[in-house]
Amino acid sequence: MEKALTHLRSKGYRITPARVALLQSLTESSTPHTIQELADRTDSNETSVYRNIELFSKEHLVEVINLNDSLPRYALSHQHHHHIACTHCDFIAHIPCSGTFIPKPIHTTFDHITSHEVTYYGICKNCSS
Amino acid sequence: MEKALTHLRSKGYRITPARVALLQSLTESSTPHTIQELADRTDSNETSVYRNIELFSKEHLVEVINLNDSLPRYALSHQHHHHIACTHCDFIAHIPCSGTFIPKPIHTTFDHITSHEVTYYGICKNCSS
DNA sequence: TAGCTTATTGCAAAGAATTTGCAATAAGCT
DNA sequence: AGCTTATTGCAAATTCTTTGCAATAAGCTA
Repeated sequence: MEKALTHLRSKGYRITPARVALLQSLTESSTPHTIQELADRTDSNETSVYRNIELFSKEHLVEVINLNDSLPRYALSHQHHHHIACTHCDFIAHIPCSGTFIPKPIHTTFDHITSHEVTYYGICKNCSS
Repeated sequence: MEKALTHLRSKGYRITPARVALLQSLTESSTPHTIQELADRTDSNETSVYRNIELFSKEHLVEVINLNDSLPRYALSHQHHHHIACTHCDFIAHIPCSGTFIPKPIHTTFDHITSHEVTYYGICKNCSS
């Protein structure tokens, strides 16, 4: 949080209540949220959330999570990881990336591979009980 | 293609020119397409494409490919596989899933894992030259 | 601290993608 | 050939996101 603010400041962006609230909300919640949810939680304008999330994203402060059949959700950027998402509720958990288990595929049509994403879908214990 | 038609017929869905054209278009193209592209290629109503893609998807005849910063794209369902997508152009290739390399993560909050997706991003040889 | 500059906000409106309603059409029966 | 009802095409509604612009306020400087 402080680190993020410092980063923003150092880049010349202003520290506004809306931005602080958004970072706070992202920090506090264990699950990624949609734009609407973030606007509700921070009690601020939806447009503003769009703009600040875009900024944070550009600055690599948040990651965008695009799952099937759902709006984009946003979470604070942490170290690279994968996701496991429940198909019954909104629960999304992080999974460490065991780099060695996922070989970079050698495909004749690609030179460089710059990133990868892995997502598992399943039923969380909460929903299956 | 014939198999898909038979499947649809067996489920009581009607075989219309729009559906045949859509399946044909999906069969012929090497790269997944957006709704708009499919509507153009099949010279049919966009709404109709939405509806038929939804149907095909429900019937597991097509897969939906959701990449970052792009509209959903659709392709015929094949055997389970992963994707590698070029971040400079629309090129998307298939990668076989080497099941053994991707261990089902044991996460305390999930009982069942029903599916997974892996996407690599990179620059295709075409774009890097 | 007061004043200045300019990034940021909030609102309204525009735009893009998708969904819905409904009358006209045409598949696939008999 | 005729009937039933799924499917189509069009227009309109909805949903999500972006843009324009005037009002506000963050962070300088004196």
